[in-house]
Amino acid sequence: MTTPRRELPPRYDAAAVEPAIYERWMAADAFRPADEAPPGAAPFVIIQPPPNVTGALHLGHAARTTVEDTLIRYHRMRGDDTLWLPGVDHASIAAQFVLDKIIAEEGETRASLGRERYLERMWQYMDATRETISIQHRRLGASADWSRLRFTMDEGSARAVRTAFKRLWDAGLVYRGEALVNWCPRCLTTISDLENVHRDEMGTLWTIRYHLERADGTPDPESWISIATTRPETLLGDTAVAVHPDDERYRSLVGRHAILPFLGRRLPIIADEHVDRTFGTGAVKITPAHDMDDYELAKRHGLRAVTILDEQARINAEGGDFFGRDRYEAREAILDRLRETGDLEAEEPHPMVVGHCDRCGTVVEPRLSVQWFIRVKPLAERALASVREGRTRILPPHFEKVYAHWMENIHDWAVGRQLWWGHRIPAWFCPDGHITVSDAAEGPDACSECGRPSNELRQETDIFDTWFSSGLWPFSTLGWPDETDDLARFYPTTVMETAYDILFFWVARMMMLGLFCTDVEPFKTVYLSGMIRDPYGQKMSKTKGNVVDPLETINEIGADGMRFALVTGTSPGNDQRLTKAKLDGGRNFTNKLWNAARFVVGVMPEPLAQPEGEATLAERWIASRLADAVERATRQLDDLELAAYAASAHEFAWTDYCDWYLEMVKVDLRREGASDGERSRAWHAAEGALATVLQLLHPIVPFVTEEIWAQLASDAGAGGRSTLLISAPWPAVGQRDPVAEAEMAVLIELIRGVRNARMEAGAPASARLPLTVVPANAATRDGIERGLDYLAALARVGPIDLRQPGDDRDRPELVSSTAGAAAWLGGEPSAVSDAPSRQAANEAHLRRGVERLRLLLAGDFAERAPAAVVERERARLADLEAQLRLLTGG
RNA sequence: GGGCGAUUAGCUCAGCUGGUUAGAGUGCACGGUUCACAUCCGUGAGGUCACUGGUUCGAGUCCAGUAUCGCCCACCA
Repeated sequence: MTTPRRELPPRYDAAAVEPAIYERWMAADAFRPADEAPPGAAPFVIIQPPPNVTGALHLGHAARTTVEDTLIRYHRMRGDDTLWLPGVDHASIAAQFVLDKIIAEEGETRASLGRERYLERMWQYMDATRETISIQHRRLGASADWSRLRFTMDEGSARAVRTAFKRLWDAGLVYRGEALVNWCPRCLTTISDLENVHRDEMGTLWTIRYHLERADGTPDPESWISIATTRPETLLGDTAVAVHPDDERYRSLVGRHAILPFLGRRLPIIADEHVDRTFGTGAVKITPAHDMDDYELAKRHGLRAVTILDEQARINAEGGDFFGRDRYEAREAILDRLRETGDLEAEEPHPMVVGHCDRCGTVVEPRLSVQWFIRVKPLAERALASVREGRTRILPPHFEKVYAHWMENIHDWAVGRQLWWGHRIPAWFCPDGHITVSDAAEGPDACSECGRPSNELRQETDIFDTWFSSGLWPFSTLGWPDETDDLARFYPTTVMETAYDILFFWVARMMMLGLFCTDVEPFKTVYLSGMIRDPYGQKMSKTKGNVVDPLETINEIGADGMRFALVTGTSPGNDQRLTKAKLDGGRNFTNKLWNAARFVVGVMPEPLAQPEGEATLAERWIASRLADAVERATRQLDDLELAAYAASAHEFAWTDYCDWYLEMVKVDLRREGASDGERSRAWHAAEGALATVLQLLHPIVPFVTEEIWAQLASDAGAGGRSTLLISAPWPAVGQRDPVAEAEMAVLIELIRGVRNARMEAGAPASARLPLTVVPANAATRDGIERGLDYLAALARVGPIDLRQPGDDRDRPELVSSTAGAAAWLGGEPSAVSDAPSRQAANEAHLRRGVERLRLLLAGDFAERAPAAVVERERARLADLEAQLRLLTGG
């Protein structure tokens, strides 16, 4: 039987090949779990953190997808019952922000369209972006089960949202009440504390005189109390002035009244411990409706709250002359007027912290309104206990402390949003003010308290914070609240991989809601990825123009190369700087694999015969190294040490397999007088080892390994491996061969030593130099003898005079010494100069080592350290001593 | 004002429960047209593991403190 010699294309064109491979996987339905769980298989489930529908794929998604895909591919190969469920988040506030901008270009606004048409427009937009996001993930190689693609606005999610909210309501964990909440005057909605991001800014502290009230109720031009404020425009809403009760300066004023400028409102001067005497003038204006502190204080003192800003932060009708002005215009106008009246006493720069809307950057305005809240304390306690007691662990572990701190100091969650795009809160008001919460899709039949029919009820117009539906994600995607087969089979999930910046937003909410709804932790491990930064450590952002587009990168270097770059050199919870050099490194690796395969396929012997003969040293060695590599990779992937896995698998493939083994295979394949059977055996070994390397690397570089696998499978040599690599089993850990490894270690050291010596001597690279080798002992000699051809080829030496141990007569000049053997390199005097210094340097180095170890072993170390450690040092000493004897002929 | 993290080769980063001579990639220097790969091969130089103390036979690793950078949380106008 003859097999025609085959050849792989000289260049691997990732951009062209990868999509075709993905099609192959899709066609084979390779991403879907089996219809039923294989008996005895452990579930391994990742519910994908849903990217926002608004965003194109960025490097953060790419990095996370790579981690998830690597894990899922590994577990799929392991034969686990794997499910990777992908999804998309509707991101209500972010989506509206984006859509508002789009319709603005069309000359429309939210108001001009109206709720219904606006939402229609949103769905159109969503349908397009959802598709884009899926396509982009596929280009990355994401082996998610696309047949289960979910969306947080689909009916499954909607039902979960209604059910969860109803249960929270029934459990008394929901309330509706007036509160001062964060309001974005641009997005026109409440936002949560988390979405209110604080930034340090330089503001101004103004000192303003409030004149005291005279007996006749008019302001006294001669007496006043000076207050300090950073927000003079809010004085229109002042209802008091507060001082510290122990402040001597103001004691006599407490109980009197000041008159508010412009509006003439009477402001009681009150005492409260909360006032900081050392700040400003020690007297503070109280604006309950526009300041969180003042609101609390006002509640204690029963003060009135006057709202003076409308929803767009313009002065409302309460503001007298300033009506209709923007808050900052009003500020200037008020300051001007105070200057005119001489009541602006001072102004000085003042560093302060200002809250901004996470989405649009607008300065957030505290706003008094009626809101829905979830009482999260009881939920947080359970979520905290789960992590404390180890039922869910967070990687890296120090984030458990961050998580705990947040859970311990959690505030009630203002869960309503005055937006349109999202799940409407399933609460209905009746004319008598009763509230009915219903989990039915069509709403309640009647008021739950007075029985008024549904046509008299009015549904709440607020929608839920996006994160409420996201918080139900791990189980709403599996059919909850129904007790579906999927839920039983795949819940709780295994790994929740996401970026640390949404630990509170999302992970915390999933923990709380998951425990509340399902009584079990929604995942076993939280794997927190870091952020991708530019080469200078800056966050990537469109405005900075330093964004690397993953799709462009994929088109340039292939998804595999990018995946590899995104995983190596990272650790959970730590940001990484991504450089061109790193991406190129990933690309080079796929190139290396391709070329190794090209070589293996290209050197298939003709004819390919029945293998015969004993395994060579190289074959035994690579089998043993492979066993080690598989064992390591398995452990690292089990431990979620992805970077370590990628690095060690890379090193094995490049160094052990390509640099050493393939070079030796060349010797075996081209050995004079070898039979067809022997050559075929050597080739099968190389091809088989390559196949294992592909299995080992498939999780991280799936495309190139799949493509090579296909090429191998179409060879006669690879019978029985015709299935797709994605569905192939994870390699079993093979047998180690300590003898082969030891012998090869000596040989490798010898080859390195000789190469080094040649370089130092300046011998021409092409020159074949005679070599004299004196092994340390008979066993070592056997090993070297077995590898004599490798030594000759890889060190470019010959003839080789392999002597008996101890025989160092008439040796040449240039020396290399290793643990197993000393070698003397001969040749033309011009080719090998500088020999004596090399001999001396080697000797000196060995003597230093011997001395150091003798000293160590003479001290306390020998008595106090564990026996195994001491033994290891003793062995090292013996080794060095033997080398020294070998070198000096002593 | 609290809390967390980082500080290891020129650069980007690994280094698990303390145990050989601290590693990788990249960059650098030198040498390579040997039939897989120059996106490559070979050889080499480069580190007081931020600093100061402590625990230990032994510390990059554990403890305390200091410095610099970064992040998170926080209702001082």
